[in-house]
Amino acid sequence: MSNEASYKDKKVITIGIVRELTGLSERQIRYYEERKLIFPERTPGGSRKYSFADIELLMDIAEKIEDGVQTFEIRQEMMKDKKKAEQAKLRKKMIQGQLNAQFGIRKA
Amino acid sequence: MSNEASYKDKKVITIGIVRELTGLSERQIRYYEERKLIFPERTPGGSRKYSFADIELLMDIAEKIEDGVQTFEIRQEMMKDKKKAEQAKLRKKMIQGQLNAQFGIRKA
DNA sequence: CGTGTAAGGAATTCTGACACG
DNA sequence: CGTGTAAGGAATTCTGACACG
Repeated sequence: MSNEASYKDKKVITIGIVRELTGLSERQIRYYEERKLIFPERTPGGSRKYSFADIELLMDIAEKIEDGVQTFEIRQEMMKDKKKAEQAKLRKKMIQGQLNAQFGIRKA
Repeated sequence: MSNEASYKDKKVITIGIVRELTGLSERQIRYYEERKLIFPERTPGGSRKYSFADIELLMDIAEKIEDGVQTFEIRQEMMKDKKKAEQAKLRKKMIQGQLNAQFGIRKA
């Protein structure tokens, strides 16, 4: 419950491999970053590093762009989704708090 | 049952990242390949590509080397393990065949 | 707006070899 | 045997800019 995403989210893939895996051009991949849709990490030397999750995200982005959606709209959607996910997490945490209050601490 | 290893086994990581993740030198990583302990793929340009599974394997190898085990011994162990895994798979397949023979084809 | 491209430079990776022990 | 290193070259990546539309 804290490790299963260890491979999917680790930023270890350079842009050339991402290009092969997604079929996008490096220009496109960098542009989506410029538009705040994707957030690669960097090596000490400055090379971008992506995760498998980033690759899937890039393919979603590319599909939307093909459908005529503009980058700022995609960003808005993503922020909305992110907010929803955070709220869901919060709700879950509150329910857990209720349970702990009523039935005692089960975690330790 | 055919996709959960999709991230772990995909060869997408360049040697510099592997160096960071394992703490090994590039010299060591390339040497273990020369000794047939590890089998990276290549980009069209010739750069090595490793998987997360390779990284874990490299760390196992490094540990054994520290313990004084020689590369050819490690290779022998690996071949033995590989053979065992294949036999286990075979047994599984034969049992499945027995089941199918007795209770009919359930797969389709 | 989203993408292609040429430009120049820097970081990355490659191989084969010498060294040590 | 396993590893470090300097050498020279090739592949990879980076940024900022011009172009088109």
